[in-house]
Amino acid sequence: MINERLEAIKKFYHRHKRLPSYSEMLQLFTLSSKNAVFKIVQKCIGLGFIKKEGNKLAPTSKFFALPLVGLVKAGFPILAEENRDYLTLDEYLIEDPQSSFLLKVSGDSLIGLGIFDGDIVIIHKKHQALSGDVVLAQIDTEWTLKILKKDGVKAYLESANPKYPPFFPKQDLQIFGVVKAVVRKFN
Amino acid sequence: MINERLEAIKKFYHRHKRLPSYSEMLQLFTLSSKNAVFKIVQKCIGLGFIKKEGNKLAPTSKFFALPLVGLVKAGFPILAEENRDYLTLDEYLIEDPQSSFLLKVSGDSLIGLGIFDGDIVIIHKKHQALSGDVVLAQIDTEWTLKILKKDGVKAYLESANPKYPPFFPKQDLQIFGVVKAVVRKFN
DNA sequence: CAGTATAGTAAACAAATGTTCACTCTGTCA
DNA sequence: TGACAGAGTGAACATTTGTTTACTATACTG
Repeated sequence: MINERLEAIKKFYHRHKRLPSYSEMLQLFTLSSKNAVFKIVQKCIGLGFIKKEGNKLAPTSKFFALPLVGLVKAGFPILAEENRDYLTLDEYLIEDPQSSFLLKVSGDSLIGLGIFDGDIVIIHKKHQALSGDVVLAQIDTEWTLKILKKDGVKAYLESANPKYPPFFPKQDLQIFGVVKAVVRKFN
Repeated sequence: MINERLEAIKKFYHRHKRLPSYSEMLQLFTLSSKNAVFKIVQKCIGLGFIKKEGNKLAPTSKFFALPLVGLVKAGFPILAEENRDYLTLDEYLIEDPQSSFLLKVSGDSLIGLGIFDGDIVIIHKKHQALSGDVVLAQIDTEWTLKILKKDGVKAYLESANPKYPPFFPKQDLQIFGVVKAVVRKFN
């Protein structure tokens, strides 16, 4: 009962990007008393899907998040419902939304890292990086996505594909960002 | 000017999971007239970051989304600001949130597909799948994540790693979901 | 220099918000 | 049979919402 109501609220949220007001919930649930809605909301708060600041409603992260389960070791039983973790991909993958952007990968130079042609990588804008980081860089005016290597003072770029040799900058190697995550959709 | 205000609203949103009300924006911007806020909101609507239904505010997808850029072909110039696309990872990756969950991968049996140990896959709950789909299945009571193959009527599971042989079910092969996407965080 | 946007203040407004109280109608369980 | 909790109605409430109007100060522009 309460679950169907929650589903309805979630659907509303995904359509409107905001929680419904009490009077909108009246219609959602086809009820006719705001007090009924009030009690339902209290229940959702009790379940941890919604929170209240003053008297403004907001979803919690449990509200959007998907359950995260796991297979134990060699891989048999599924984790119990109890120890479930919840995860929002945006929050999980993008730590600093203000200075991040997405980049569609082309080419097979990073297949060794499991970054394929067509994948999307999340790039954090910054001009420094560590040896071993996957970076978006400009090497002698060419933009590329490669592994940064620092050999003492000299820095160069390496692929994760034996097909390609390392790239040593003739003049300039400028770093624009570091790859924080990859994402790939199937089909 | 307006951009700083937008950033402030975004920060508020990420903290509270909702847009601030006009009086909250008064404090956010340290203004003292609601009309000033009103005009700022109108501007944000004009820019396409916020929308209004009746007189309730809601963010648009442009509001959360990160810019998606791309490297052309062999990989030199970055796409111009103009033809920017915006993407929310949750929306992009999870088509049916109601019947999806996340699974943490263990093992190296799918490295050929770029799915590594520790990656997170998005699984869509369903009991049918096509040959070639990566599925979460129960084969003779063992849970596993493999590639489904259909050889005429017979179905079996295959790895994406030459180390492992195909698995033919002795009795039972039951499908619980299909992998729709993979996600990997670096570091 | 005059003219005109732009950014802000201040006050007043109807409409909508979430909350509360008292009450009814089930169905369940002892 | 009676008690009781759960789910809903209906009305009243103070607050807060977003909007509007009129007016001021600043800064840019031709």
